[in-house]
Order: sequence, then structure tokens, then C-alpha cells
Amino acid sequence: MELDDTDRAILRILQEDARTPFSEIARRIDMSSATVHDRVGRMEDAGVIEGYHASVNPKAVGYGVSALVGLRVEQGREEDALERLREIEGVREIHLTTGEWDVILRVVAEDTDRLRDLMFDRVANMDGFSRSQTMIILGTDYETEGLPI
Amino acid sequence: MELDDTDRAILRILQEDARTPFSEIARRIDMSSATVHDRVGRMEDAGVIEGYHASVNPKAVGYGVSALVGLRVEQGREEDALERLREIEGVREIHLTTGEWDVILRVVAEDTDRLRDLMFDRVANMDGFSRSQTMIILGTDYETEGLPI
DNA sequence: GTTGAAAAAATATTGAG
DNA sequence: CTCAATATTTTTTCAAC
Repeated sequence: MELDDTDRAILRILQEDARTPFSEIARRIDMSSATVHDRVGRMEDAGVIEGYHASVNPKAVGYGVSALVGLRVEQGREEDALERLREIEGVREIHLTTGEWDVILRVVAEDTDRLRDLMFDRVANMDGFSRSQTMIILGTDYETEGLPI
Repeated sequence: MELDDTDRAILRILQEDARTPFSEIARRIDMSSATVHDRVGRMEDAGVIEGYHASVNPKAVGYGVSALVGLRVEQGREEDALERLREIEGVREIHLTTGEWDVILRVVAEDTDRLRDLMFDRVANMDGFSRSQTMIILGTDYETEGLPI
């Protein structure tokens, strides 16, 4: 789908605050709210907008620790290994990467003890991985909400 | 702020779809929508809910490549280095980590050429970093929307 | 594609238990 | 804290340009 400047302006606003009323978006981009409605609907249908999500403070729901985990996968075990990773609670993202690691996970845990349990009981001892490294996120200095559009 | 099971149920729904009408949430958790409204407002005020964001398909807006970038920061240059990283377009997250890297960035770029520009012109040659490694994300196998609540 | 206006639906507010 | 009822605002639809 081709996006014009109006679409991009709408996306910028919705990335920032997905609950901005269409009437307010319309006012800001100087169009009618029916147009905004129409364009948003088309971007949703086309998969440009993938969804709307509340972002929840991890600490408020008991997750004190985040980490990135690099993994080396044994040859031929990829499919199986990934499938088991997906089932582990606390695993939020699984990325296939170039460089030092084949897979990088992003995980959350209640505290460092639980993170250790997660890593040693469920990941490190899991068949199919030859090496792992846990990089605990001490703090997140910066995080944009969305892409530069 | 203390969260009870009702609050958590609301958070689960809003993480999944931030535009779910309060009336629909009320129906699902078997409460009135005024209650939902009240609880959501309090969770917003308390910072439990940090915001609502549309998630945009990166490819649809021209970002074909994502990467994780590990960086080593020279002693005493941390503040200054981080500040300059924040200003680079395409840098979406800056995490301070334990382990092999001091800082891990998450970046997006239009294509691998642009990623190379970003990395070599703007990051690798930047003062204050002694080593860097770019891990291109070949694909994301799995990504949860939000936390396990 | 866009619009203004009407209809439908949702959210915000109020007052009381 | 929760609710029902009401007031307000937003979303959605639609004929017309």
C-alpha cells in the first residue's frame, strides 16, 4: 500500500497516542474526521497498522528484571528449539540474528532469582543450544514509541 | 499501587487491544463500564499504564532492516556517549547491560546500506566507544504484545 | 478522495448504595 | 468500590461533490 504524507501524519499521531480521537487528529492535519476514519481503516486493512496496545509498566505488575539472551543453536535443531522457546513464560521476543548469536531473546522476570531459574532450568539446559549468554538490562536509557515516520 | 485480579484482567485486555471499548471490557470481566472507566483512570494516573500506541509495520513505512548493536563505552564517557546516541534517527532503544556490552541499541534502517551508514558514520566512529558489534535481525520469530500478566 | 450531517455507539460524569 | 442513569463526545455511516 502506498502511503502519502497525510497517512504518515496520522501514523505519527497514533504511534504516540493510539487513543487520540479521530476528531482531534482531523483538526491537527486539517481534514474531516470522516477522512481520518477512512484512512485509518484502510491502513488497518492493509496491515500498515498492526494493532493498538497499552504499554504497561513492568515493575507495576511485578517484573523487576529484563534481559537479552544470546543463544547458539545446534545445526538442524532450529525449528524444534524455537518452538520450545516460544512456550516459556517471560520470553517476550525471539529474534534470529547474524553475528555472535543465532538467536537473541528478550525476557522479563520477577527478579534475578527468577531470571536464573528461567535461564538455567528452562533455556541453558534445553537440548539444541550449545552456548548462551545473559545480558541483564540494568536500565533503559531511551525508548522511542514507534518508528521515525 | 496495588493491583487486584480485576485490574490485571483489564490490563491483559488493553495490552492486547488498546481500543477495546470499556463496555466490551466490562462485559468480559462481568462488571459495569463505569467501574472499568474508574480503574483504567486510576491505573493511568498511577503510571501502571504508560500509554497507548499504534504498532506500525516497519516495512510499510520503508524500514526493511532492524538490528541490535552492542557497544563498549570508554570509562568516563558514558553520559556524553548516551546523549549523542539518543539523537541518532533510527535508534529506537538504548539499554545499559551487563555482560559483553555496556550498551545495546535497537536500531531500524531503510536497508542494509543505510544501516551501514548509520553504524559507520554515526556510531562506530563516534568518540567514546571502543568496540561495537552489529547483530542484524534476520527475522523475528515471535513477539508478544505486552507482558504475561 | 473528501465532505458535512445524521445516526449509532462509546465514554465521561453524577449521585446514591 | 460499584452501579445505574444521564450527559457528552466520538465513531460510523452515507448521500453528494
